[in-house]
Amino acid sequence: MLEERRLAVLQAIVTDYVATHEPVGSKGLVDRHQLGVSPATIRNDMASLEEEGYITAPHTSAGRIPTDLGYRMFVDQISQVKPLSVAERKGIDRFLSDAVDLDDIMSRTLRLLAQLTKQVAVVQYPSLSRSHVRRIELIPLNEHRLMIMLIVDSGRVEQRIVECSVKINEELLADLRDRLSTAIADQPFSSVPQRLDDLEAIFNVESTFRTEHLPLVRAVIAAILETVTAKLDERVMLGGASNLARYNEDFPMTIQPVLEALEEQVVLLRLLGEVGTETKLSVRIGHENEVEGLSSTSIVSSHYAKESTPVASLGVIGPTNMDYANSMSTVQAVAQYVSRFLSDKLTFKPTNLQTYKPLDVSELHEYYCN
Amino acid sequence: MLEERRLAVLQAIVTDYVATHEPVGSKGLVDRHQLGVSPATIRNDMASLEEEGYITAPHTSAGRIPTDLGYRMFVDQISQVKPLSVAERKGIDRFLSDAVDLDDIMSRTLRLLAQLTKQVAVVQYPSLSRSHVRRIELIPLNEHRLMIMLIVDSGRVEQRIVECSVKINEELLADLRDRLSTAIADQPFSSVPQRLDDLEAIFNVESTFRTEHLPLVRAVIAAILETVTAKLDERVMLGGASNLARYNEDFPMTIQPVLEALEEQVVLLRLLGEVGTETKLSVRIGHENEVEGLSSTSIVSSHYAKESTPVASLGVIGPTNMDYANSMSTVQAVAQYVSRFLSDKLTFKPTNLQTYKPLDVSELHEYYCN
DNA sequence: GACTGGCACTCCTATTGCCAGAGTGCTAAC
DNA sequence: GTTAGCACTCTGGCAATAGGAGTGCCAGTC
Repeated sequence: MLEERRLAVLQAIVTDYVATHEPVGSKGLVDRHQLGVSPATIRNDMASLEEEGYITAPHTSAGRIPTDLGYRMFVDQISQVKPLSVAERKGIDRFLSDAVDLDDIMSRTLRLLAQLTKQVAVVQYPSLSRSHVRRIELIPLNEHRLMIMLIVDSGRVEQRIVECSVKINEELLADLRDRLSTAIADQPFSSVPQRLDDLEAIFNVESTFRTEHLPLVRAVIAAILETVTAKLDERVMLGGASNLARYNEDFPMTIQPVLEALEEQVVLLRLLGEVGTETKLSVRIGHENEVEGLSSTSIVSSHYAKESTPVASLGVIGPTNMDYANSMSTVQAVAQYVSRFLSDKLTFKPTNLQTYKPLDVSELHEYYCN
Repeated sequence: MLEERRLAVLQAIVTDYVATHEPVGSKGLVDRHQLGVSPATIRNDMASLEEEGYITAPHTSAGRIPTDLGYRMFVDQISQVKPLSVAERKGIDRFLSDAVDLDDIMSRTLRLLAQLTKQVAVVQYPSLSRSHVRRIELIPLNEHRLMIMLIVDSGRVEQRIVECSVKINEELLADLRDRLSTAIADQPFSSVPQRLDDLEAIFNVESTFRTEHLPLVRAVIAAILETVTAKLDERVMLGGASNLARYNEDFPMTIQPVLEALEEQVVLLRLLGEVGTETKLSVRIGHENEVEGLSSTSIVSSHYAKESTPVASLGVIGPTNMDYANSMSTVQAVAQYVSRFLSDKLTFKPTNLQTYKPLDVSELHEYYCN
């Protein structure tokens, strides 16, 4: 009874504050909400709530505003996210399904999130570490330079340019490509380093390649390894930064540190990455994210998946006094649609392609000579 | 004599205002600069300058600030850009030369510009319309879906997913790929639509492909066409937005429209694109760029080239009272280094690969008939 | 004719003092 | 446990004031 009303008061305070961005007092509360008690009673409740750390008063005679803890309580309470309207879902679906490739869907998702929530949107590309290589191409650029392309089942395409002193030989490349493909295609990324190591060892033992070609072979393997591991090439996109400016009034003069923090890809990745793998929707409020400069912002994020395996995250970032209900349901819905799109339209099934079957060099020769 | 000093006064005003961001008065001017005359004389000069529209007074008894016209005069005066120090050039060179692919160099350039000028940086990817296709790959994803990859000599890689009702046949794809390559590889992008049209016509007349495969062939050609023309797939990157926030004081409360305008890729492209092709370094000041919302910003931009052919632009955007001298020399230097990098390291020379030897259309006929 | 010093004038900015309003905490009563 | 009343506190806005910075103009000088 008592507990219950105090909770209602907290919810009312959060709701009002999010709507008006001004401290809310006892009188206004009973006016706008059907609480069935007088302002004085509310004042008592507010005193308790303040003592417990859920709300705070900016100064003696202003109303109260929620603390991070208050928002947390509020968010936990609405964890059963209200679904979007049919029209909204339809709009999302239509907008996303026009995408023609991974870049396209990522940028569309970004714009969608920013527009629907009126906040800053963040979208992470499907993580390499949870993907499989589907295809390797080695493309000669000129005599001493070639481009490696890794095509990943999530739709990502990683390129990298390699230089080597040895003169590049087209047949050699084709051969090498096929051997690499055989070794790592359709394998999880995590196992790629080991497999490449093994492959190189085999080359050494069996003298697969002529000695003068070895530097080239090694350079290629090293470059792939670097792309796969050292670089840990996670990509993040940021959009809707202009939405931050609207909240000028709330952050007192401090958009800059926020923008700065957001421009640090590493920081963003950490924020998105910190989501536990089990729970899909995550909300971190104010000081809950320890990143300096983002202590007055909240982050609503969610994994998205490809065929039920989570591959990366997306979300929105806004002031702590944002509309959590709306942000949460939007992020969740968008994540669902992105997941569906990835699974339905961007599948790179390991079809039994002849090219992946190991060829011997003689066949290759014919292939490229007619 | 008279003219000369007035010019010196204008330069002094611009310099001081850029440094302090506060209206500058006659007394301060003679204090800080060796003008050799008294404040009263300066006042007369300032009155003339104001009459001619180079400076203006925010209110009766503040100092003067330059108008857009004043900045223009100032900029034209320093058109012989002062070179960067050796250390600076060295730093740029080292930072850029570590790049491993086009994406990498673009993002490094972006960060470099933002850091060196402390402004918002904009970098445009090499334009497709001034490039050549170097290679085409058709990669089957599953039975009814394939990915087209266009590898362009500027280092860009364009992907696109195509669906078709016909079951995808690996041999067919290889054949189609070779025919497409022959037709459009190493040709300027502008000629690609015509060549694809011709190719399709030949296919139709000569029944190169079996009837049931035609939908697939047509879909692929249409998709390439779309990528090349309709989409006009220009890409722009924006960075260093936090630098805008520092100028809070100057833009009275109006960072938002600027941010919004900058998020419109179309707008950015128009701004960068408007640079005449002859002159390398371009400065547009305040109202000179007609984009709504950017009327109190200036844009310093430059082409960058690949093997002496300009392929795209890069630049910085800041408040009209920015440090023009520094921005101009930095933009120019960075553009030079990017050009050099593109020409030296990202060359996709048309190596004499048998499969990709360019043919002209008349030859095509013979070629496909044996 | 170009430059200078002086003076009156204008307008902004910062400071101060004041008042009304909003909101609270406390106490006594229901 | 709830309510009404009351004294108290703090902010935000408004007006009035003083100070300062800078200008324009005029008369005088080289």
